[in-house]
Amino acid sequence: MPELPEVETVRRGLLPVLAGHRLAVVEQRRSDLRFPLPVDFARRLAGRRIENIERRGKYLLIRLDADEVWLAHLGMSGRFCIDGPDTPAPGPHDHVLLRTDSGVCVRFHDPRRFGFMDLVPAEALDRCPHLAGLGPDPLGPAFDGAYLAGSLAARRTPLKAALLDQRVVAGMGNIYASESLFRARLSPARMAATVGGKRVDRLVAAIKEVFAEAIAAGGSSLRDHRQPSGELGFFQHGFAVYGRAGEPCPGCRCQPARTGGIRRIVQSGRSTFYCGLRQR
DNA sequence: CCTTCTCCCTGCAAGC
DNA sequence: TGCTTGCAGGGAGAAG
Repeated sequence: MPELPEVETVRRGLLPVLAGHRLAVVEQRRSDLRFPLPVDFARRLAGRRIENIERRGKYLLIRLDADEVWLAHLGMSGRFCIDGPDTPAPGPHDHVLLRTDSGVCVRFHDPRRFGFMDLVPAEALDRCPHLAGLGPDPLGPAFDGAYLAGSLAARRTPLKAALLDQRVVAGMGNIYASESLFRARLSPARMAATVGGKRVDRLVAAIKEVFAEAIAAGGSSLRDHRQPSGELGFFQHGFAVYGRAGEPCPGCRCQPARTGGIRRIVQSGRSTFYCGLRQR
């Protein structure tokens, strides 16, 4: 399930095979993913040169010649696969097939089709609906304690729900929200507006650390995520709390027999994992 | 405006 | 074995 670290891993994997190359062949195998693809999508991509690939939050920004941007969101099960010179016969979930001018085949595969793509003029990027409301990238300098405290101050929601709002932190998702809150020793149920001062500084540091470590590990491969090369990410082995309900907390000596260990609760319809002793 | 809920889609795993 | 059920999750839009 692609959150920021998984999307960044995909970006880094695609960059060497796509940047600087032209798309010699583009095949679009259905007219819609989550939303309809742009009219003439494959035809508009064919022959184009890819200048660079950037990321904003969970969005890939594939910069094309003629100042146009191919926007791609992986949804929950979207995957770009680098197949090399020979692509296997496309399966039912292979929706977009590419071949570059150097003969490398790349496939967009998305069983659940929650992913989507768009083509946007570069000058319109900042006001396009997908990106316009996004908050700062958590790894950048604009994401600091003062910003986050201000962003949380007016929110009357549990802290974890606020973190999942892409206007607050672009790229946060369900797994890394639990992991970041554990590292910051903050309860996911605490009201967002009560997080300031040292608490918010701990949270900013925790988010930056967790994301940096997850990117270094190639993301987390639970079900869907793979690096474009096909390699697995391995940050899932570093989860402190996610998916570990009932296990002892790795940060304190609490005994699961007495405390229940790591708890799973549901907030806004999503699972949250935390230690009720360590996180306040 | 703000927050919460529901739905989209499929594969997988657990339970009967 | 085979069926049903529930869960996973990002984001849009509806509902409150």
